[in-house]
Amino acid sequence: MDLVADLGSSRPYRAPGEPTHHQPQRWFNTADITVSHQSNLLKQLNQQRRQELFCDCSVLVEGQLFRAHRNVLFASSGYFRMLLSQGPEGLLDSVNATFDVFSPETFTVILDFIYSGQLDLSSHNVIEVMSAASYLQMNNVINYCKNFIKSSLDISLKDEDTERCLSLSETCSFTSGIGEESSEQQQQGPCSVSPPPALWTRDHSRSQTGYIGKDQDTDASNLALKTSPSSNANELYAEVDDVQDSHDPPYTVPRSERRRGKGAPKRKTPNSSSCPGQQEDLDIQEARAIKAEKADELYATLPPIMGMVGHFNKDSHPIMRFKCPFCAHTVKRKADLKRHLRCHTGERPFPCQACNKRFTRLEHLRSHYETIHQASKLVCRKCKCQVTEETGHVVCEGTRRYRMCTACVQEVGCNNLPMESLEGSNEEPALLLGVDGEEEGDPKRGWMMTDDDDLAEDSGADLIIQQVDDSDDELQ
DNA sequence: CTGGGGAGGGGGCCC
DNA sequence: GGGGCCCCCTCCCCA
Repeated sequence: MDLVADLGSSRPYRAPGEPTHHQPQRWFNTADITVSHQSNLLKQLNQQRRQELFCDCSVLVEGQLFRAHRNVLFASSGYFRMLLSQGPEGLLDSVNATFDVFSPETFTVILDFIYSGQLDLSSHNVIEVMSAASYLQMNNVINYCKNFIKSSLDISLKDEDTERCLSLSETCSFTSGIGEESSEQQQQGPCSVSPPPALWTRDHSRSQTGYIGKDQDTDASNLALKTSPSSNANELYAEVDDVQDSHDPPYTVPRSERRRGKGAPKRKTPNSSSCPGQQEDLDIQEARAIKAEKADELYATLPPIMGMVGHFNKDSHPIMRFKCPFCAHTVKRKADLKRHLRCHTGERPFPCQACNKRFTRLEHLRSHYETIHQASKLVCRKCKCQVTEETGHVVCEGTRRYRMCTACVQEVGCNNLPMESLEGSNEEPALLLGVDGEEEGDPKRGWMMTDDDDLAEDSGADLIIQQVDDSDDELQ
């Protein structure tokens, strides 16, 4: 009997004793056998689970007990694989897992998927299912969820319709192909949703830790990861920015795409906008409000705890790490996860008051401001020599500022560099004052701007040399 | 074409 | 938990 050897082959299989000709209608395809067999096997296992036959594993989810088969869980979930293979010896005899990080309903969806290949996703449960799948390290489920979300958001049509509905679509069901369940390599799955043609999320490929793609993510997966639910907020940022002005590109596109090329047209500043009508301002504010709302909604839908047992310490106690629901990255601290999540959500809460550029972290904003707008480096821009606060003349180029030594200033020639009168030149109203001209209450935040601020982008305007008393410019 | 430097972004970890 | 520092990496510009 060479049935086994023939499995997987697409050519028709002829049973032993079968006439070799004249009865073609009795030939059948081994692929059909495989599918049928797997389907029956899965059905049998599912039946056994429902009847609690041969169940050797108990899973407690928020007090609700689920019975299942250890080998099935092992084959389906990286988490259970780790639990079964790395746990203390005693665990192997009687498996009991307890979860409080997702609901019984969510685990029901997961378990049903494991035993049936049917993933019952809806707009209400997709985030939690994805988070649970992430926790349980079920990459195929994660991918189905991502595809579900992507298809719901229709993000590939980013530029086509800014009025499109951002809400997730109605309930639908993703079906796993039989036999794909245990395949970690299964990234796209049988669902019909295809990834968008263009990526517009931030480039993670240069992440030094390489957390994406380490254990589970192929390139295709990376694409999906980057366009996971966070895309919602991400897109909102991009949308608003597109509306806002062309000079400030979406914060979520790869920098390679954002950077101005040599021959690229000069950016438009908000002030020089061709039609900065009042209605447009209102639209921008409205879009911002929607953006904030949607981002809040996104965060609100995230489960409160996204933890995972990374490994066991020498006392066989699990070490808790926080796992990003959107990628394979784990961190020790929840605060670090929160910070990390910004790279998925596109959230940039720290805008530069001087140039409107936004940053994910305060320290990046500070660094940017000090480098670009404050000329904090005591180095001559031209000859790279060290200068002091006395010898280093500050050159203003739009909102950019840098220092030049006396020699270089003379070499360039003051006539070529519009010079601001030293008297009263120390102040930098646009940078240190609020938009309404009032001084910021918190000098620490003096270089930050609110979302309502509408300051000119660095326009590369006239160069200005000024003697600056840095003590006045100190931010903190 | 290539290497250096600037700028930005992200992770780990300390306070 | 937030702020901040350090380090590293990547991208881009420019000589």
